[in-house]
Amino acid sequence: MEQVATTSRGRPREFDPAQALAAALQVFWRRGYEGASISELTEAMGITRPSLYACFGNKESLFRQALDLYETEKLCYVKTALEAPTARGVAERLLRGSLAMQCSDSEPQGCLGVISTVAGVTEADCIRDEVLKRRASSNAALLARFVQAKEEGDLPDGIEPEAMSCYLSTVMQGMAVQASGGASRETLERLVQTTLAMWPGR
Amino acid sequence: MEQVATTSRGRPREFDPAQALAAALQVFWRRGYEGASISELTEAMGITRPSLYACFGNKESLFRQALDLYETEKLCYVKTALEAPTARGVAERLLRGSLAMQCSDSEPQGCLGVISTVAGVTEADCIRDEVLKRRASSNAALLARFVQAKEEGDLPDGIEPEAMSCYLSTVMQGMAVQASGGASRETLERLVQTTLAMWPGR
DNA sequence: CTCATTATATACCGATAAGTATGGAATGAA
DNA sequence: TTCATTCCATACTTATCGGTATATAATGAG
Repeated sequence: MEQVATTSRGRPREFDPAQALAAALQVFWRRGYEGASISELTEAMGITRPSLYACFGNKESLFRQALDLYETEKLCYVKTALEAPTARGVAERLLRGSLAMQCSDSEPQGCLGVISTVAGVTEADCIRDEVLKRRASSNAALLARFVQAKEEGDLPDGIEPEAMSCYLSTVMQGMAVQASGGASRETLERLVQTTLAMWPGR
Repeated sequence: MEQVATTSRGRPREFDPAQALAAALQVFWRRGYEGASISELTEAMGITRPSLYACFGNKESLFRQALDLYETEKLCYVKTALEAPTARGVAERLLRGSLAMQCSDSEPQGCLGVISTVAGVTEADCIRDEVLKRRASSNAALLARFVQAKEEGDLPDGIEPEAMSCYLSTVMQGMAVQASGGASRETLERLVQTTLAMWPGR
């Protein structure tokens, strides 16, 4: 059993799933989960409706796969940011990373995660929960890094790692709101500078 | 001409428009503009569909009226915040005001404005533009206040009023994202404290 | 009373949503 | 070649969307 797709029988598919998924991500990124209709998705992906369902399951499954792609391709800067030598360095890399991503000319503005959790929740509670779960895991990683930073003396007395990780997440989420509202790159760059100028410790 | 509703002819309406509008606001606040369906609105408002259209025009017009109510009832703390004697005082009142509003047990979490602009934009571009316009006007007022604060020496050298007003708006929008994601009151209170602890100048 | 006026109640409209049934086309296996 | 298998194309389903037509009920004016 469990033939691992070594040989492909039957008619071969005429599109590249990875490419189609990338196109779907763009649509979800611009419209959010509920705002993206199957028709808009299939058009952007260049495939027909039954092909989408055959290859990706359903809309929710497609969204989760797009979310995976988003994390691995667009949020990869988070991982390297956590490797910075100091808390300030982590903050700087995170802020500049999200700035670069959200201001790309070739891609939608704003953050897919923010869009997906803030937007109206009708039948898509599970989508929201999924995104919140991933966000929590990311926050946990940031917190762990700041706990270490505290031990290493990066954060001054009276400044707790929990507070700083939550604060930094909040600023980045606010940046995403600004970006999806059409804020210019210059505005967001100044915002990053302002945040870093007030950052306590090293 | 222009009979100012002194005498009401015809069958009197059986509901209170102000009360119905307040109920509609709650729905928009929870669901966003597109997420709120007419059926959900009418049910919450306790009126029928034709009554809604007769009294409030259409969905978009109803939303604008809900937005007016939101600004006058829920965002009134902004006006008094700008009257604080120092820039720090303004920031503190704004942060504590939005904290109080977004953590009310009896009302939805998050900010209606943030929800309405971030959420997927399909046919509702004009709604988004409307909210962005109001936000811009609010930002302009905050900027003007910080320009004055700069002249009065509240902001240290190298810290510009444009940067601080944009920064503060961003933190508050991030707070709204946190709140709509289910952050606890304690979390947001700590966030306010952290922000104020790092605030430059007086 | 009669009648114009305004509100409510029910049922409906066309459009669009997500998802699927069905038939034909293209492949590998036999 | 024959056939099971897989994919694509068209058309369809049911449900819901925002908005409305129509009939009836309740008021003030005369």
